[in-house]
Amino acid sequence: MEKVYSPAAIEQPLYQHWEAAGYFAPRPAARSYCIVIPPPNVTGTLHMGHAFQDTVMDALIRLHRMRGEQTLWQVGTDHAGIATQMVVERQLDVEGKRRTDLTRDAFIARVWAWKQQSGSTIVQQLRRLGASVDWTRERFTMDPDLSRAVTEAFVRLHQEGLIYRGQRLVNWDPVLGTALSDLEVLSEEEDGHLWHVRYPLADGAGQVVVATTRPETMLGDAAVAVHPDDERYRALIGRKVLLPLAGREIPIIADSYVDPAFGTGCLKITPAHDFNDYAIGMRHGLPLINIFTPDARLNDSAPAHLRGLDRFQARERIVAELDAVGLLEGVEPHKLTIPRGGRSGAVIEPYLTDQWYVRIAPLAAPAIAAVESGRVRFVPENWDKTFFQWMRNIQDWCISRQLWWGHRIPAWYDEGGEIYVARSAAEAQAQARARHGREVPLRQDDDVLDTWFSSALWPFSTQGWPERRPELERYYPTNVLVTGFDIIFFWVARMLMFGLKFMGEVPFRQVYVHGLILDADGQKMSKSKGNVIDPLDVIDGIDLEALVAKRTSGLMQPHLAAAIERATRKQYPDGIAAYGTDALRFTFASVATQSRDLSFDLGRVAGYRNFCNKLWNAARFVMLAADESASAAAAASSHAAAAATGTSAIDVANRWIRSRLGATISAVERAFDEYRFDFAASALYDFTWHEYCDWYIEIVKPVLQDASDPAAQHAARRTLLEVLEALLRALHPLMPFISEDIWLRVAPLVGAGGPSVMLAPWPQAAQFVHDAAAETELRWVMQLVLAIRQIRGEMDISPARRLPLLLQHASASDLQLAQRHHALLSRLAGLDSVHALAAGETAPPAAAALLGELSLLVPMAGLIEPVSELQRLEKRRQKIEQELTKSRAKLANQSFVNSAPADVVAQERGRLAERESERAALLRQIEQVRALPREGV
RNA sequence: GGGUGCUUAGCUCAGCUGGUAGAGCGUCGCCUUUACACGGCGAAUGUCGCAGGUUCGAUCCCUGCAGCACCCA
Repeated sequence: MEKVYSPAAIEQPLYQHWEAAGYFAPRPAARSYCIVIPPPNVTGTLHMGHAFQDTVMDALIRLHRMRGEQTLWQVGTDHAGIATQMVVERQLDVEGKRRTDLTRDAFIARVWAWKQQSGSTIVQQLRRLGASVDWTRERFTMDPDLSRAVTEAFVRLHQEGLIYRGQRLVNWDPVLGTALSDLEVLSEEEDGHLWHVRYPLADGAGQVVVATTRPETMLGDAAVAVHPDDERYRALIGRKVLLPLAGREIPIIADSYVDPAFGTGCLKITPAHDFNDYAIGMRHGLPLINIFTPDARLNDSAPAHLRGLDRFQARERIVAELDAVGLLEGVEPHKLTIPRGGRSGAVIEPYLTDQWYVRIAPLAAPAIAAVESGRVRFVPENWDKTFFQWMRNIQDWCISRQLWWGHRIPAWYDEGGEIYVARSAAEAQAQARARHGREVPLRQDDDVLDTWFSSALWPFSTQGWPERRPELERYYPTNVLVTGFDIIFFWVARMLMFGLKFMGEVPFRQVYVHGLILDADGQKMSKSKGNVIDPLDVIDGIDLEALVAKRTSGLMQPHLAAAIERATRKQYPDGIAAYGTDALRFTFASVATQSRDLSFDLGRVAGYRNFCNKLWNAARFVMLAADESASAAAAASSHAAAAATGTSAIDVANRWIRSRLGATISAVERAFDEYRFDFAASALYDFTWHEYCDWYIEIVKPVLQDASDPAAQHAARRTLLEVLEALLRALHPLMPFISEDIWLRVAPLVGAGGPSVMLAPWPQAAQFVHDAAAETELRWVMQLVLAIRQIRGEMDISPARRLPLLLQHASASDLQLAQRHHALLSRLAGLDSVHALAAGETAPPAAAALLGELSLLVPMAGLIEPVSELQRLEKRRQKIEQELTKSRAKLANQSFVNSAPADVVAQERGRLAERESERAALLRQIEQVRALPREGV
């Protein structure tokens, strides 16, 4: 083994081997375990959120695979309608072409060509993370069989009246020329204005003043509304105003939606261009006056001289014209919420169009019931509140998109506009023939479906639905869905609804909802903030110049580049080091708390890279030790079991480390079951570093060097190997690469070989039994060693200096343990002798530490300054006095003694007694040191 | 406006059903001890956001307040 752990050298070759050997495919077993990957967008690249989520899924999958279950991690990508179409349109733009210069078929052919060529970026990146997905089953939402599932779902829902076509206001993206669902619209507060406009009464007897943030829409006004109880306007209700510029008369109506306190209390009503106004318009039977073209220019409903103006130009012109005729009363700055398209960033226009909708209420009810009844459980469970709140106020889902790339809506129209929804053109034709009694020309709907419509079918469309294949029966419902809370509505809710509808069963039993990965300062990572970290750069490293270039290129707001560059140079003067996948994955696990904000700190990655190195070197040590008698070890494999009951020093240590490993395995299992990956990581880290490396390996060293006891040596080697081998298996789900690399070397030495640790069984806690006696005994040893080290550290005694130790007030058990572990204590605490003082024997001047009743004395004999020892003892005494005061006060409190549980009171009494004897010992010690003659000045 | 979270050591965060607070990183000493300086040994550091309440006892439960974040309208 190399001296330093080098992830770059081991990771990719191992992955390639695993994949080629087919280890990721499910292996037949009684129980199955399945996770479907949230299909990443084909246009996408791997970001921190993916990397985190994929790590979590891979850890679960690897754990269950090792548990011998038939494990499938279903992988694939989604076609990302808008995003993908935009990518290809940008390419065309470079060639000076537009989408509409091509035929639809030609355009779609280009999209496929692009997908073929660069659509696999993210799946390649997934491999770098060690994702053990079954690549042979990779799916794409536009694959023929998944497309068939989409058509089938559409047709069935339509047959049941759950899909309908209707003219409604939709969120219209005038730049992309398509409708969007509510969820694709992002609303943010922006600076705007509030214009006050006079609308003269039609009979010339006065005016009303309306306040509006969108004066251009006045051309589509159908009424002016006031609150019915508003005294100012009561007399005007039912009269008419003359709409300026348009020259139409519109009524003044009363509606309690109007907030009398906002603006002037008079609201212009534009039913065709505002969602609230639409609702008011419906209530009052107002006409819908559409004034915009699909690209948001004024249409023929506008006065001739304004037609063709873009909506923002129109605003300026209309305000100017109103001003010119004295109808503009004033303007004030005003903050308002502006809706923008998630993809284009364009201001969304509420727009009247024909769209397809899913009638959602009948689908939502069973989904809500499934969560209420616990058939689906959120982890952490609080997320059900968010889910319920959305589901109980859910609106019909607009599923048509005016795009070319996607699943074309399986609806055909005849010349009379009659609709035929069918699985194929031929089937539609048959329906038309049946209706008309003859062949009629049909035209398929131009629109495609929302990408999420196909994603909602993912848990079963990937397994061949609507066919009932064996894999569908086996893997549906899946066990757990791992996802961020940001797509509970987009995806989780919709999968649940469609799963229940089409499969009659929930698509997953549990939903593990994880937080969002933020940067080390708790900021959301974003291109415009320039704080994005690419997971692959953490794995492979990146130099400063490349990092700066990456962060400052392709910015939406190029003026931010300078600041981003400055911040990046300051924060990463040396770029980012190569930490490797295992360190990255372990970091993800360790930050996977239940918090919704997960801060990602490179310092922690570095810490876990060091952890890998620690593990690597511990393994090197074990391999070196094993080498000396590898053959002997392999021959006598029964010895370790015998050691598990022995009482020699090394036997007790062996029993202890095995007991600790068993506890660790149990803790890790518990943590995984509760999706507390942070607990799993810390249990493994603590055992590996602070028990196996810090103590066990150190304990074993003198044994290995002592050739006089071959049985002890053998037992130690055997335990070193067995514990390491099982530990590697326990580490494997979180750190697949380093665990595999080492395991392949170590496992044969304990007769536990196999082609890969990923196919080895998960370690059984039962094979590493809890051993209370060994743990108690080792605790005594460790406390003694720590106490001596503390004296040494605080007294600045060189580690090279061997110390004599005197034991005072030693019990029979203390004496026995001191004798049994004499060699160990000498080595770990750096002692050259250990003597017990007889009862009544006077102790020489010494530095002291307490271990219960037992006093540990290190004679000063020139190497310890009485003054500093005195300070040290005083500090301890003060601390104990404080604790004593508290303890006494507590026990003096009658109500505490009466009301607190007996064991708590007893514990407190015990604590008090312990502190008191400690204090007495300290005081004796202080007296003694004080009595010493001062050295020096 | 409605909802959901968060506020614990310099930083990033844990803290199970209430019983005198923990980790990693960082800081400060000492150490080329033959697995590891990506290391070893030792040390320091917290009015657990603020104010009330419940309780023998509150970081933990309840109420209010402040600040921050996210979601929905």
